[in-house]
Amino acid sequence: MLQIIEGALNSKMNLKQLSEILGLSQTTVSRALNGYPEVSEGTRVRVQAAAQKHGYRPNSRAKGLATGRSMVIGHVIPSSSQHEMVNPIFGDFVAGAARKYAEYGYDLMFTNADDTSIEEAYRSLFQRGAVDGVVLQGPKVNEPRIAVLKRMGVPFIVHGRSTGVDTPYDWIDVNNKSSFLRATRFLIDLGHRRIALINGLEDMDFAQRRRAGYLEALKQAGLAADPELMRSAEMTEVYGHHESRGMLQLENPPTAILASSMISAIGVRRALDEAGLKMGRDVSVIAHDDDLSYLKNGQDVPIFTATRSSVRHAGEMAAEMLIERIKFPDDAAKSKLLEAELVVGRSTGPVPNRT
Amino acid sequence: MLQIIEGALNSKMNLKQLSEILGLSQTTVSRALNGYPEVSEGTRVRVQAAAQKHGYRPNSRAKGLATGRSMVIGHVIPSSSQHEMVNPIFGDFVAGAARKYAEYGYDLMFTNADDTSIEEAYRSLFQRGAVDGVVLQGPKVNEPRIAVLKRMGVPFIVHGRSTGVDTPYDWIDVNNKSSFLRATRFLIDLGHRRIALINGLEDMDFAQRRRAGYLEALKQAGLAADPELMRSAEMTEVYGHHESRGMLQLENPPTAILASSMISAIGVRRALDEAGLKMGRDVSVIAHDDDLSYLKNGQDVPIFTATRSSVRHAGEMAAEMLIERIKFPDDAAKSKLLEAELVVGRSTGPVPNRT
DNA sequence: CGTTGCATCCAAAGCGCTTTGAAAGTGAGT
DNA sequence: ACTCACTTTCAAAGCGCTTTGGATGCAACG
Repeated sequence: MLQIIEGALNSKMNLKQLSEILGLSQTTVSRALNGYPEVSEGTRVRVQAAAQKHGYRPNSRAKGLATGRSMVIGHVIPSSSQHEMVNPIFGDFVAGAARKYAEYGYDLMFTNADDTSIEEAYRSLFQRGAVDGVVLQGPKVNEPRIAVLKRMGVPFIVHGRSTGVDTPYDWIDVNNKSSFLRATRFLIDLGHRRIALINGLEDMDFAQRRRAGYLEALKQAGLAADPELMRSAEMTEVYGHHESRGMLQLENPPTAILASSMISAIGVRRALDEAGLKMGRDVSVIAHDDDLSYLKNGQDVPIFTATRSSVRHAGEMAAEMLIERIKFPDDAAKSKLLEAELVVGRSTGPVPNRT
Repeated sequence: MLQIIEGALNSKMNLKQLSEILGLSQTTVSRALNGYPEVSEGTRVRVQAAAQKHGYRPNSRAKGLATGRSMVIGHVIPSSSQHEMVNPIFGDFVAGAARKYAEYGYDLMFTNADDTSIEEAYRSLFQRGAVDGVVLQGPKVNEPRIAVLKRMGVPFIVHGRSTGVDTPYDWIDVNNKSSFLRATRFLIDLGHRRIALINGLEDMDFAQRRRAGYLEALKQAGLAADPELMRSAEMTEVYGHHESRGMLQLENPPTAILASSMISAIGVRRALDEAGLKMGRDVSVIAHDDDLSYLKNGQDVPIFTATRSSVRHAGEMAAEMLIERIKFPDDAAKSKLLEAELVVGRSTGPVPNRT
């Protein structure tokens, strides 16, 4: 008996077979399962029980063909051909989004595309009817993909924003400018005057905004920005280490460092250790913390003073906004600006007295 | 003119429309595009040009329905409901796999499932016809999902292996046992006798194998294993820190630590720093390095002595093996065992003289 | 000139579902 | 008894593709 049920659960059964077993038409069975009102409660129960028993699952391709919707959302991972870098926030963002997708009955489809073929990847995904909407990640300044997606007419949401693009579009972003403004001001208030910025790649929109916040805070405090103290590259540990190390050897080294990610902050920390400096006492460090699941910023007391904003949460919200957009394609563009939280940890302290 | 072409590129055109434009039947157009021989070279060229010009892309759902294949491969991310942890290797593994999928014309579909519904997730993915094959990640000892997938008849490959499962199945794995055996022996050769193991979760198959390698090396050297020095949990930075810290406070603390991931090794390093110990001099550390793109183990000289094996490469190979399996469902089970490379960095050194 | 064989092309069926338009059944109202 | 208004069910069309089983035309052959 168990055998039979298990066998049934493993077999692929289709509507036709199921309706024959039930002695009903495909129409009725379909309606019963999809909750249409034109079917009596009795038969509905009977149909659902049979579907359950035989492990019937509507073929999603057929369903998609018939309904014109694929119930799939596309993500494109731009795997930079040069550095082969996968953004570490990727996993958590996707996990958040996927959770919401599942909730609303959507699947998530990925495509890997190198820098040169990203547009093509989106186009293919949508025009083949493979997805109902897409997520655009890691927008640059003047991001050209936004216009492309607009023209294609595919519902989409941007994780981040793009300075210079003035057509309206949906986005969700952290307030990078205010985060870094606050972080910088916090350091200034602690007496720091030589504050370094170890930022992400310059053409990334978030990096621009963070720098803007940083510069604004300096300006408000009447401090001049020193180009020597502003670095930018892909946010790896090695890079954080390398730049810090370089700056610590300057004639007039920084007493505080702002890092655009926890990963590069770990590199900063390593450079400090190597230089025999104690983080929080000799040099203060503030990191931006995406609250990644495998890289929590300490347990009770945070390791790093940080501007924190959960990227997983952003993924969830992005998913919801996109699904809303798919449902109402003609609504006005929506956006959501998340404020990062400034958590104070052990990595910051008053500026040391120069001997 | 450009306008027209762009418009065409953005519109969704179907086979029927295209064949009408060409004055050919759908059959011929379809055959021309799919490389069948029953079509003259002249018309083939004409058809391809028209398809190109009008931006025709066959609807993948319709195609799937007709062919019975979806050209999609499924991954399930088990988002542990308790700790909400996303495996950091996830991104790189997927990037590797997705690249190969694209090469062979496959798409990649994700599903998020919590611990309790993973089986259901796989079942749904396959029986709905949404995927042609699936990848099983993070197998535990006696992994029950393997039998489930076998019974369902879905082509699959396991990233890792599962001790205790004796039915044959496809897998690709790093030789965890030999890696950790060599790493441990390396430490023993340096004179270390108190060697700690900071491992992954105990029920994970890879963790068992690593421990086996570690124990074997100790045994070969005639050393007794101390349960106090063997820890296991989810491989976060915080965990690496916490366990190291605990062990360093033991009466007879370890002089060397093996860490199951770079992330936890970073936590180990932090604990050493806090304790005022210098890594490589006071305490040696060896980490397992998945060669993640954002967490390279130094540039020229590795930071950590490590057992290295690229998880991105594993993703690529897994993809190829799975595609092969889909093509030949009845071939005998295949497997691939990758040997990790032992790279010597700055984190190891001879055992210090106890004072 | 009638066949044969081959190269091209096509009409139509079918993949598994949803949905339209209609038919059959049921009970109330006159 | 007969109509009316539902309720419940169904047959068939259609989604966009592939593929089967011809049809057509043409050159070559006897």
